[in-house]
Amino acid sequence: MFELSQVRCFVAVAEELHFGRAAARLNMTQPPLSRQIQILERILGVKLLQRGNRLVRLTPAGQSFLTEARLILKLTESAALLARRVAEGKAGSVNIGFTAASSYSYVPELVAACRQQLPDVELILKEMVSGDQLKRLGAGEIDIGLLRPPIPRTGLQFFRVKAERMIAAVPAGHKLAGATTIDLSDLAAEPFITYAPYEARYFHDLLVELFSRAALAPVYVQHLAQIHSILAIVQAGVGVALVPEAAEKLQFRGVALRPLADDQQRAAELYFVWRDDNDNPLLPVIAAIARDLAGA
Amino acid sequence: MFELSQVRCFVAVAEELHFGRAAARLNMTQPPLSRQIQILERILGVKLLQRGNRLVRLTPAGQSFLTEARLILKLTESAALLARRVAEGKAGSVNIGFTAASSYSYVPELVAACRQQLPDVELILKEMVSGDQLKRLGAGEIDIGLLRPPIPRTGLQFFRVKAERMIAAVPAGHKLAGATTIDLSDLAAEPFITYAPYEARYFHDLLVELFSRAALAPVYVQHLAQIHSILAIVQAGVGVALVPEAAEKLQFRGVALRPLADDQQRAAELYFVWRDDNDNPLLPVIAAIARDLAGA
DNA sequence: ATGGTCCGATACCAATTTTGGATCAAATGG
DNA sequence: CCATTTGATCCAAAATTGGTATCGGACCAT
Repeated sequence: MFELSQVRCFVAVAEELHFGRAAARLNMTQPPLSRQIQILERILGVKLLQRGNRLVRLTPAGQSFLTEARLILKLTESAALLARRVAEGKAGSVNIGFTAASSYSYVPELVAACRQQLPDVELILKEMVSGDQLKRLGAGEIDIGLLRPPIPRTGLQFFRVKAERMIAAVPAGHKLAGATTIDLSDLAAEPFITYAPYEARYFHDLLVELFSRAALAPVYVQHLAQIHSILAIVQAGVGVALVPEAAEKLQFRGVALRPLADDQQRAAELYFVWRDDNDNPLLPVIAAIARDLAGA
Repeated sequence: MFELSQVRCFVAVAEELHFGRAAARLNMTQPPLSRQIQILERILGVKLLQRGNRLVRLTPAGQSFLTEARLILKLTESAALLARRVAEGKAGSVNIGFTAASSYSYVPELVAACRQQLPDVELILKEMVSGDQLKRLGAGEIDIGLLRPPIPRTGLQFFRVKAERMIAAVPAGHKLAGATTIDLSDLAAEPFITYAPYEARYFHDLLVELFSRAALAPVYVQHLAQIHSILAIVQAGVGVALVPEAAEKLQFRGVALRPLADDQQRAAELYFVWRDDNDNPLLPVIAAIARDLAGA
């Protein structure tokens, strides 16, 4: 097969229509240029140039090949450029896992910031629960996880990007909706909707801890995994619930969200996690963006 | 800049993820392969492969470059293939000039035959009068002319593809429309529509010769260049005319076309013309098709 | 632990290819 | 008809490429 140097030679000759000038442009002398063209023609099995004694013309095959040759050269350059940009972390793609809850409050800001600062970067977002994210991180199927504790120490790096309180969600017409804050004990007296112990283990455990510390034992009427499902059930008047602050972003009609009165609770945390041996050059760049966002 | 051989090396290694196997696939040994990859990486200024001691992985830049590399290789192959096809006269493009009249009868068949036998060939058709075609042939702006005599001998090759009689065109209701054939003298007695002496010089001269040989002198009521204009005027009842047989293809309503009774006329000829130094490989191929068509 | 094995990198050598100066051959133009 | 232009050819020198032998690190089985 032919080589790119031969393609460059051919393009130069085809553009100059003169071996001498083309050779000068290529910083070489005329004889090797002639030979390279001959070799190219032999490889292709096609005459590309019609050498008249006073003029060089392109044959139709040469004309056709010239078009393709220019394309090939352009493509090689852009391939090299792209590879460099990817290596610098200015282009490429990252797979990001995120929990459903983070899609309300943190993910949109992160995506917006990346879009702005890294316009050529493709973010591939995959919603999944924290446990799956850890598994996929280990398998290298996602580069970044946005997930809830606990995080095993095995080869993972992470930092916290969000810590939010849980706030009470009660039906709009409910008697507790009148106050600006709600006592945890009042809430625990109502029929309580909470998180599924497996799919939403983190929130489930968080609430269990919260109530047991306050020596309360609410009546659980429903287990659900998704915040919007919980809010929908609250809206329907089935009971009350505790949801992360991020739920305010949802603007759920018919549901009043009120902070808790005596707020000693441990915050619900969201972490930015990656494998420390992940060599995606975008990782440090996006981590920096994520950190900035978390600090603000 | 890098070379295609290096790209091929890289693709092989990226696909095998193993230098030894890749080298075998490339019919070479492992050390030079390693070196080529290193050179490629140095040229790009980017690490493409992560060499672990037991496994080779692609870096993100390598992943990106692999995609582009495959594209480049595919493009080079198709470029070579296309050049060969063009040289063989199986692909490419030809500029063809044709007269308005030939577009009724000969051009459609020629185009259809080319489409069928040379599906990848682009025919660029340009309607122009014979004189312009000769000029453009000289300038190399068209490869083929389909035109009327006279043809100068200067560096042109040609053969006849069509010789058609002139037939009478009379309004459908006209008294002459009743007969199956029409005498030239009867026609000459009617108001006569004929060809513009410049734009349609060939037909003009042909008719002048025809009438003068028959010692007739019709009354010309209108000069027109285009056959369909002439037929429209005939249809409107302005007069009668003589048009080439090809006019039958037009299926002009309200116009009766009748052959002449004593048909000693010189036929209207159409020629396939090209510059003998035109090196478009499609030329002999299309000329052969055109000749076949003319013979049939 | 430890020797064996796998795998890519390195060193060095031989063969091929490429390069560029000199020269040639053909054709144009004064 | 000769000077000039232009691509092709020849040849010696230089560079590149590919191969063999070997190294060094990591994993594995014993």
